Amino acid sequence: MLQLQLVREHQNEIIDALKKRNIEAAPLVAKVLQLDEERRALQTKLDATLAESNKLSKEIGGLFKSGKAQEANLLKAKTGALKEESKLLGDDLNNTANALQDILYQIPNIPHASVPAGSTDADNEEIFKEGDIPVLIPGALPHWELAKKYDIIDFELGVKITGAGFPVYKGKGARLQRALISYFLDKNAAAGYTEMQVPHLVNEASGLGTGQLPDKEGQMYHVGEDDLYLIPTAEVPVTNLFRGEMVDQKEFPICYTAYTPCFRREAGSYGAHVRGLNRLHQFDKVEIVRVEHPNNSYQALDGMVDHVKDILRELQLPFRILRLCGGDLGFTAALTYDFEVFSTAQDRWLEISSVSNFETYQANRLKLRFKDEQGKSQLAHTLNGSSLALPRVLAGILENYQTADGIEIPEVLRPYCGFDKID
RNA sequence: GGAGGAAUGGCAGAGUGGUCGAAUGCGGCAGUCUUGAAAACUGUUGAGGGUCACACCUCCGGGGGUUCGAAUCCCUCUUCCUCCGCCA
Repeated sequence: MLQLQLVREHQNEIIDALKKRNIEAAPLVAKVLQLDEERRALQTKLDATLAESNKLSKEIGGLFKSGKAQEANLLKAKTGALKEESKLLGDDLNNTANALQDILYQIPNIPHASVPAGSTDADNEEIFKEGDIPVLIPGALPHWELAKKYDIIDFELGVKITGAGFPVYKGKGARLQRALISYFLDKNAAAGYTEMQVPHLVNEASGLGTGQLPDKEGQMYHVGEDDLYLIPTAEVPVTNLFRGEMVDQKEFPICYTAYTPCFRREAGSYGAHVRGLNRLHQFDKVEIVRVEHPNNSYQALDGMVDHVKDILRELQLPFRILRLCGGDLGFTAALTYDFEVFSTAQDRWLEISSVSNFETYQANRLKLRFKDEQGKSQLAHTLNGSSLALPRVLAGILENYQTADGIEIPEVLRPYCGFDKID
């Protein structure tokens, strides 16, 4: 959520910047300013009424003490009217404040200056590319065929147990997946991220804190009976650890990592691009989350990008980094870098990580603050990134490492797997 | 599941109807002392709204109520703690 003060002071810059998202924000911003003005007018009125009533109450107290009960009772009659008035004003104020918040919830984060204009993923800007695209054996297979051939992932079995998008990993497939999780967590820990285990269901306040709610309810599985949501990413529980917190700026940088399964309803997806592991309702992911001083957050973002790069280098997967254009940028992010691995057998790039700086957008909802040098409380910056999402990394490994007599395991994963080939 | 107790500022912890936005301690900040640091001492220090700045208003877990007046009394919800029972 944007800070109200920012909207008040920089409305034109905001409207301009949001054009990069292809959003005509002028009506929303105008509405915000109008409601804000109404709110302040009501607040002033209410404050005056309450001040008057407070003053009378004090007088009454004094009169009772000095035994002038009659005079006191006269004043009492006055306060009744004030009370009624303040009740009405309070209701109006609440309604206006709620309406204002509803509008603010509809305005996405302001894109960073470096975000390119554009409307679809075709407009994303490739800023880095590394790794050789392997030449595959004749008759190379996509991962869903390989999964069947080596009996390591069973999609039909998942359909029986749950439904489409819930695969069952078997034998070496399961082991490879667990190896990846351990490897990612170890890499993150070595880079200074503290490992956390967090709940996989969150309450409504957490969903609001990181921006999944309101509006994107449909993306999350909801457990109606207990009013809880299955997490779509560890970002939600991990970032919400800081909801309502006042952190000491000496604690910066705050770096956490967590492995969780992720649950996404992904309504409306279909077609060849969602085959196999490409798009699932349940998948595993190791996430990194940082809370930073505003002065350092972009440096931190670069550090996170370098960290993910490092992992992909070790896995020896060809990858590229995209700077997302305004149209493809997530609602709450100011700047996002997507990592994509080239899947040779599918002949396409697969998104395997997304690293973002949210600046104060999440922190404003979370009320995540720190005390600056002057002792004033300030909103912190939050960042997160996948490090990494499992299924497409798995797909990339299976497809790029296939040979005539089996799938090689990347060197770095062998100690974790306990085997060096799937055959 | 049963029976009790509790929720106050960054933290700990007083406060049972007006003089309480709230004692005290710790922490933070500024200063004195010191070559520097620590210790000690002095001052300062809750959050949000509002204002050019003041004034002023709101906030003592959430919501509602009683009262001229609520951190304080009542109802309700949530959470935590203790004891008992059950249990991976």
